[in-house]
Amino acid sequence: MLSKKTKYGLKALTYLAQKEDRNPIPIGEVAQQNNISQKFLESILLTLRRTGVLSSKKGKGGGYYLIKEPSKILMTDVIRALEGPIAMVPCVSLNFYEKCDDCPDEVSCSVHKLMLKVRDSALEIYSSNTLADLL
Amino acid sequence: MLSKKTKYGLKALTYLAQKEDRNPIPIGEVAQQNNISQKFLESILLTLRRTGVLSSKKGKGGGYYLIKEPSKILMTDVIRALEGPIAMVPCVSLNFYEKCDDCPDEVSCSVHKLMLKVRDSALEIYSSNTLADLL
DNA sequence: GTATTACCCTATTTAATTAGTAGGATTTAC
DNA sequence: GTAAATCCTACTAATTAAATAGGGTAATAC
Repeated sequence: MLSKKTKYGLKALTYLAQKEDRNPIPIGEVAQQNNISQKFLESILLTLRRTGVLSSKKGKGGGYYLIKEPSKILMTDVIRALEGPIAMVPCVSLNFYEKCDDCPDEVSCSVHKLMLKVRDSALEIYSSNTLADLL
Repeated sequence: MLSKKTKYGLKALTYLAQKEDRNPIPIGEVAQQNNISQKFLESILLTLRRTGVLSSKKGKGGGYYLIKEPSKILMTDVIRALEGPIAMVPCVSLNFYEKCDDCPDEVSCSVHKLMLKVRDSALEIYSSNTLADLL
């Protein structure tokens, strides 16, 4: 299940991308227009800023704005930053790999085998879609 | 993230499928051989029985056994029974559809649009893989 | 320079879900 | 009858997600 964090993050990014200009948009506006708790959204946008997807301007007239073209913002990056691993089990994760403690042999593990295919298909979608594709 | 329930269920099914014959195998054996809590596995196998994937025999010499050829057991059915919806958001789920309460218009929703693609790719994998493919 | 705006950050609380446990009832083989 | 096994309900513990609280800090308009 997709977390609200990711869902809200995607909606916020979409909202910013839809604006013609790239002027800073205050969090409050984004939150209100998308039915998101403002405080919750704050932390989400902060994460996205650290990821390098958007930047912010403080003070009056400040807010958040994209620093890349929507067509350059890959879903892989957004999902990994907000949701975490794309893989459904750590033992098939590229960026968050971890060994299962209950599984003696990864190679012969049926779950591993299946989830590898699922990961690849998800990765195929996320890496071939950008923010521009969601508009 | 894949739940342990699903993970254990898949491992148990694999274990049963690997046996040459289709004699009942007691839960205890399946649990032990796969490092699964026996009590937890009980409820998982019960679910799979209700789904029609396997059957059980009570009493001494009893246990669980497959009632279909592994090549006839689709991953879509197993995943839906144990994990629930394949879709990552209810608004793109085929079998567990639900409207988002925060989203005014599904058609124009960017999250909806992306998750539709993700669902389709996952469905493609799950519906083209059977238990036999995991062995 | 000052007031205002809005980002920045940490900690806490609440709610929901998942994972696992407990205990007993029922069925069957021998 | 007894032992071995499934079946079933309810409860508890642990983890994670979601949201809230509250203040701190920086930048900007005027």
